[in-house]
Amino acid sequence: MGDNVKLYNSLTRCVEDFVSIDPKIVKMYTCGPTVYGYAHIGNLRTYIFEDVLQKGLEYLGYDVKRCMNITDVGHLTSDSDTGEDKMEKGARLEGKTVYEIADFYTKAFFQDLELLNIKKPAIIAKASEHIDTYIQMIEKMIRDGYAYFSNGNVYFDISKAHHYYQLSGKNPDELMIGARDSVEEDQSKKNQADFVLWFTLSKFENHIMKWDSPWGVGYPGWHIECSGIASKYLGEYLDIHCGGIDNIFPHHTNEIAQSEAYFGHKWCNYWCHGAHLNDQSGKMSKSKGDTLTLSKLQSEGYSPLVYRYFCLNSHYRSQLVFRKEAMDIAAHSLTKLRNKVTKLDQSGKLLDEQFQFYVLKFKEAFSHDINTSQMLTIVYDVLKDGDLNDLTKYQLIKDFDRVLSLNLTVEMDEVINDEINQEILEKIEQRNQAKKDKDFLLADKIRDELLSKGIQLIDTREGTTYEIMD
RNA sequence: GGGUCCAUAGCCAAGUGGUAAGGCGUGGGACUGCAACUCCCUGAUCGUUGGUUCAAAUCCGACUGGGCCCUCCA
Repeated sequence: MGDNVKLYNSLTRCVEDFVSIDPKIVKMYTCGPTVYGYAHIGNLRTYIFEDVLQKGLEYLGYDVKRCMNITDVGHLTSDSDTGEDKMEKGARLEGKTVYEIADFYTKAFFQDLELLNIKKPAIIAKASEHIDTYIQMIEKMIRDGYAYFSNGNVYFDISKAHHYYQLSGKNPDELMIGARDSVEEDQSKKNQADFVLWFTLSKFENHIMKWDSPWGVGYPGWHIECSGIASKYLGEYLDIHCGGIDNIFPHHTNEIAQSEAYFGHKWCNYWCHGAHLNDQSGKMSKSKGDTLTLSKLQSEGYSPLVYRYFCLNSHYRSQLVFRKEAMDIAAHSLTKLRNKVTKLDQSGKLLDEQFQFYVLKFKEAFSHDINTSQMLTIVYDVLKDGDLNDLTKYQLIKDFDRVLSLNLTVEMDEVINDEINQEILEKIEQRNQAKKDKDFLLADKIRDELLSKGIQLIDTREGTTYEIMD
């Protein structure tokens, strides 16, 4: 590829040169949502980061094969087989079946992705549709001595995994068992940190999602689905595995243990984790309940792409605090940026040399561990460069927007139909007449009226135009 | 208790040892019927404190203040 992409690898805790197994192809697995409720904007921050990673790699010329799971098999509300299943709790609260719930929130999730200009991964797989794969993997792990059956459940024996604590960097002797009050010790385990691969003992009643297995009717453990789906669609080796930072332990730690036990060799080379979005009191979390969703954000007047801009302005490995003030800044900045791009006059010839110069700078910013804020800075640099003509600027920004996906060059007439356009032009004409008549009260009334509909008039020497605001 | 990450102007934020990118805001000016938009000008020695170095925001130590993880979590 020539371009040296540097990525922070959670496995080694270092920024490393990225080298894919196949020089042209990147196999990328990203943990998807558990669909028992709406994604909150913290969840979505991670998907934005993954989207930029995928698109940036594609911008550099890689063919990215990306896979994502949809967790529609419930996880428990608490550990150790107790508590209520999340999916079923959702279903009970809303008076629907678990499948209806899963379906509803999966669609809602896709809707969010679309609004945020996040490209849907080519492969999306539902956890509930790959039970056979998990069973087959678990059988092999039992056969090979990595897993055991005890008291109705199949457990993974972590003493057999050589580098079990590498990713999390934890010291096994100092893990606090039951750091959370709700965690109870499970006496069926050989090692306290062993985790369940297959449950047959459900301690809550009427568990609906169950499947037959060699160990009895039950359901898969919480980590096997990602290993199963990844191996089914991407094969024995992965280049990149992404997710939120909270997944490092135990989810990704356990995925590594299972997958490497199953395959008998190293599984994934690069682990990339997005830091959390916090609110002013700390972490946003689904289980806290006070979740801020994208649609709630929209109802408060912020467009999804403003949120995307807000995220891109900071680094994916830095915690970001969500504040209205910061969102207002993002909204204003994005509007101003689009205004500048819209004003570019597209005549002239493309300056090839300068074009390539900035493309290179943009690639470098991405390659430096996905420095999105630097990538945005380059957009501003392009706009300010007096040696570039407008066409070159426009083409560069359009090119960058393949990665940034902020609709920086979406033309007005692409988003508005002729009829509305005609209506606005008439209003502008009325206002011009009023201005001529020195009837400024009427002129301002027309201007305010349009503004309340999100239409911003722009007076220039050449006449009045307008813009649609977010 | 153990682990880990962070601390840069009013706000967001980059920074890969050599004397602080960018954005927003503020203030001043141009433009305007007044505004908005646009354009020009305008700001910080990098939490505190030791040390390494010719040279540190960048490396090391201590301190202070935060966040997150330690089997629900993106």
